[in-house]
Amino acid sequence: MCPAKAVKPTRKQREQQRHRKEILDVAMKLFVTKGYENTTMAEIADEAEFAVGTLYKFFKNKESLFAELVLQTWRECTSALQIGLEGTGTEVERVERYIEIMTGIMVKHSVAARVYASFVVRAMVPWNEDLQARTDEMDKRTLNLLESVFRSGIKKGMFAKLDPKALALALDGICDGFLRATMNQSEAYTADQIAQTIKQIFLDPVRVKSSRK
Amino acid sequence: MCPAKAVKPTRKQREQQRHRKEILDVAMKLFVTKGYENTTMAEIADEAEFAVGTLYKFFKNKESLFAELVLQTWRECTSALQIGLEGTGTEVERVERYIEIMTGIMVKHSVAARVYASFVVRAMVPWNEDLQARTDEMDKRTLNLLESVFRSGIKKGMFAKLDPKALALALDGICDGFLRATMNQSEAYTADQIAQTIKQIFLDPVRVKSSRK
Amino acid sequence: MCPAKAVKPTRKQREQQRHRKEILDVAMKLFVTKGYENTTMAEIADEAEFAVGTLYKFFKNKESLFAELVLQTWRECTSALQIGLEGTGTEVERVERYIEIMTGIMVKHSVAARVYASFVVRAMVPWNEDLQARTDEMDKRTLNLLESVFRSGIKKGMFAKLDPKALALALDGICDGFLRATMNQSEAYTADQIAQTIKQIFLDPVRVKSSRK
Amino acid sequence: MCPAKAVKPTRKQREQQRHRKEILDVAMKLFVTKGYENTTMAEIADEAEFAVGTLYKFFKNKESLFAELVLQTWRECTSALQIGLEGTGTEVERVERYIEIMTGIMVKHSVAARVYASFVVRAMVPWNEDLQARTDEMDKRTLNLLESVFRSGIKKGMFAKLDPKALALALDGICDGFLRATMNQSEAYTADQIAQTIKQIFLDPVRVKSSRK
DNA sequence: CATGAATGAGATTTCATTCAT
DNA sequence: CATGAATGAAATCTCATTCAT
Repeated sequence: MCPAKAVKPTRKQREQQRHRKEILDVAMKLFVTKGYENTTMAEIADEAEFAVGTLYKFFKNKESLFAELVLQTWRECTSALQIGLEGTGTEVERVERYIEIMTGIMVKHSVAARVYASFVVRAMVPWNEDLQARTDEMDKRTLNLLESVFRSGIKKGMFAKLDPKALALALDGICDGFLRATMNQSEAYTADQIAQTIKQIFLDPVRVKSSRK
Repeated sequence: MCPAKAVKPTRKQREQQRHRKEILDVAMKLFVTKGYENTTMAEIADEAEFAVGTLYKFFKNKESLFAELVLQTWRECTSALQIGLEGTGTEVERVERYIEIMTGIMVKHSVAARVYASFVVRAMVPWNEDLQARTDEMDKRTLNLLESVFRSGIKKGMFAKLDPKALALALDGICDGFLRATMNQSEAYTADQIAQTIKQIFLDPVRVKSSRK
Repeated sequence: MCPAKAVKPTRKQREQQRHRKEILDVAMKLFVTKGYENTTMAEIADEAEFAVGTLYKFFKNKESLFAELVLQTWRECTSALQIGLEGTGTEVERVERYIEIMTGIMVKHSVAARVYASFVVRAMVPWNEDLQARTDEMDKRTLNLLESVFRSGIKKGMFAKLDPKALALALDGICDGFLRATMNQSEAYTADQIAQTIKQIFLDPVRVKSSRK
Repeated sequence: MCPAKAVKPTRKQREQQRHRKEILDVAMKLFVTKGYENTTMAEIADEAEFAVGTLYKFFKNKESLFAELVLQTWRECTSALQIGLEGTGTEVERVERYIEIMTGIMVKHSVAARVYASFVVRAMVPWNEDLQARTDEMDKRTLNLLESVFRSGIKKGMFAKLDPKALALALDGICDGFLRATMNQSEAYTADQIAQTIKQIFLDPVRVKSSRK
């Protein structure tokens, strides 16, 4: 009858969602610039122009606010990468796409990239085991996907006969390395420039020459 | 001039140095397992079997205790890498040595590696600008050295004609990537295994084939 | 005069009263199980299926909601006891009736009993002086009534010649003691069993033997 | 050699103990006058002339500070009563002693009495199960002792043939009743007066007449 | 130098109450 | 009247740092 009704998020509910997002955005900004432990709930509330209590209506506590942030970012990045890897095209093209998406994420969404990176660090001191497990799981799936693309590429003679898992790790590491390098230097590179460089360094030599289209 | 002075490390002064080292060791262990913010001065004092006050005799405050730790670790690693790069042998051998030293540091001194890594993360959230600047400086010098090895290797036709700076970043990134991958996985690799893999992935394709000795 | 007015409890007004009672019932349950300070207005609202704001339409604040509850319970108990004491029968019978009503209240309305008891405790920490004064006043009247029954019973030679006020206090104390004892023990006694025991312990010895009917 | 040494609480340690006691005393006073939930750690610290942090050096948290207080008081009272019951003399004398000690506790140490009483109330809303269990255990032992004194007194024909457990509960109840009555009234009774009254009301009638000395 | 009790600023979290819809 | 999101004061607890012994 009234199909709109099924989807009808009340005006109030829509406001809620906006507020929730506002808080998350502010928190992201602060966590990224000042770090988790040096950001207080009061600051987040202030900046978001809410009262402290309001934050606690949306998130059980500081930790789960952070977890939400990390998971959200992680999910976005992971899913973009996986879509790229699972898409159409030859294995070489898919790996190229992976590189492009990765650098795109890092340069365009440099804030998210910092959270991503900052969480990589945090990952060294397992801090919230549940969160850790969930991001690890996502990472593993992406890496497995990348590995399987390499494996099938190797079978088809497109890549050198190397361990596909090692190739996946190496590519991931290179991307991270470039991320850090570009982030810490004032000289700003565009995503494309970085992607090109990675492709040259990593892909060209690894690719069996005859595989060029 | 005053030989007595040069030898003077009194028993007391030697003890001092031992105590200082004991504190640093305990702090390292705790920072690495629990993270900086979750380690209290009281814990460090307890574990090191000193009173809290004593810690403050040796270090101005918690931050400078941490800074000391990072700088020390960093200096060790950096100097090992630089010595490797500046040593004898062809450019290819020197890069191989770099890879070996890097993986050695990471696997053998996994504790130091974690501090290293954990600080890389921390680096994303510039937290102590002075410390940041000093480690960045060291890193830059190492990277420049690596870059110049690549450059001269390229000139000699040992490496493919790629941007030497990009090569340096890529190698650094790969090493880091493998570090993280091996640290987070229960399957323990030996330093040698990792070094071999990195050489295969990175060095073999990049190296101009005829350059093999 | 204005019969319409007397009957007027509009449907709306009747609903109001129902709602008010629903809130009080829920509040009673929660205060009794979790204690006053550990029960939040939000919980009461939730359980009663109203909004928080609605609670404040009915009660000025949390404290007065509690006060209403206590006063209501107290009035019920007090009036039952007073009716028992003022009713027909010999003094001995009236005291017996007091004991029966008291144990009845305690066992049958164990919830109310707990509020009663819990407030007795609270009474030790005068917390709301007004409420305190009002319950004290009711207690005093009941105790006075009990005292006067003892006094006239003593005059008629039905009770031993003891201070009637002390007898009243003693009886009250015994009832309370049994209440606590039975409430805290898993062995459930019926109201009758407890009443019988109290009569035996307290009444039999105190009663002049020839006064038995 | 130096037996004093074994007992030697350093000056510092003695100071510690004094401080601990000071805090407990202040806390007792405040909990008793304002109630547990309405007393803040800051108030206790202020009144005791320490910083808040210091309280936490002595007690894990507010709850355990309270628990310590209750247990201490409870132990004192319980042990006094048990000593009284287990001492020399006929059963009648021992019960009399119980009454005297009880009233003594209540009147002389009215503060402790209030904690005692206030905790009885709290007991209705089991709040800290461990603490509850421990005080219940102590109470049970005392009551059992009282019961056994009654039982042996009954055997010797000193008391009427009533259920000894019920007698114990009744006596306990009467004492409590008088406590409350005297505490809430401005007319101050001496411990002796109250003890006399209780003996008259409870003991005289219950005691078999020929048992009088 | 070494000690460790004391400090108190500051962080997180809760919850009674209000008020715009 | 009913609602419930928003508020913010206040409470608990932590911990880097100091200082008298």
